[in-house]
Amino acid sequence: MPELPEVETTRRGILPFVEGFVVEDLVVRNRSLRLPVPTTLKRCLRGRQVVALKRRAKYLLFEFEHGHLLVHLGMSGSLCLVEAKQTLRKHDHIDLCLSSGKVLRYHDPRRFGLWLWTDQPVEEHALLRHLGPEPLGPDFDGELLFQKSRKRKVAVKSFLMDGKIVVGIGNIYAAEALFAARIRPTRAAGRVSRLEYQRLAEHSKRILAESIDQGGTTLKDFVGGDGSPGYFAQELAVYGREGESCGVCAGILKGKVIGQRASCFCPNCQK
DNA sequence: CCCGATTCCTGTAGGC
DNA sequence: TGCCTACAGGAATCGG
Repeated sequence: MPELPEVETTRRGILPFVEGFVVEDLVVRNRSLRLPVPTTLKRCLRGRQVVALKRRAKYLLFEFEHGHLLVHLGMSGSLCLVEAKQTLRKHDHIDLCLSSGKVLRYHDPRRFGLWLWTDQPVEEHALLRHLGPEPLGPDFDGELLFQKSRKRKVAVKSFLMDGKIVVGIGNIYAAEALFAARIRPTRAAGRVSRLEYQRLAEHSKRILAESIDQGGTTLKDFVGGDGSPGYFAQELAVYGREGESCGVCAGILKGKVIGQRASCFCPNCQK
């Protein structure tokens, strides 16, 4: 389940074989992603140089002279650099063939991902324009969370996962950040104090940065650009640990559905 | 505007 | 062994 650290891990992994190289071909075996892969995409990309590979939220942005390729991994997508002769697996939907000699292969069993082209300035694209700040950037802090949350009744966990507030924090990292900040995820966002939001923002930044250092979280099948898994899963304190004992107080971690998402917290440590 | 529910999809796990 | 069901989740969309 790629959240920000997994997308950033992917970006860093594939960067050396993507940036500065020319797209020699695009092979789409299955256009049926969350939105259809445009039939015009090959024409947009072939013969063009990837000027830069950036990230915004959970989107990978392949920058070209006259537009951008937007790639979103959805919840089961991954990108891997492979040799051209590498045999295809089930759900290998797209190949981006590059002048580096490598093929960037897109694998996505659940097909919630996106591959789209835009000629607009990329920040103005409909999918990006209403997004909140990057959690690792200077615009994200406790004061922003505090100000945006006043009078809001939604659970603080759902609030933290809302891309209009701050991007890149999904179910795993929201659970972890709330545990580290000792805030119960069920509380109304508008009733969390300024001080608590300062803790939440700081721990969010720390946890995301540490996960990137570890190559992201591999729960089942996430792999970085070189095909290797991430090692942050062993650092997870609460995610997926319902019924186990808390590493801080040894109490039993409680599971609860919040905003249609499985959640887990420590009733003793998180107030 | 705010919020909860629904939707897309497939692999996996658990019950029987 | 196999069939069936529930569940996992990012984010857009819809209805109240």
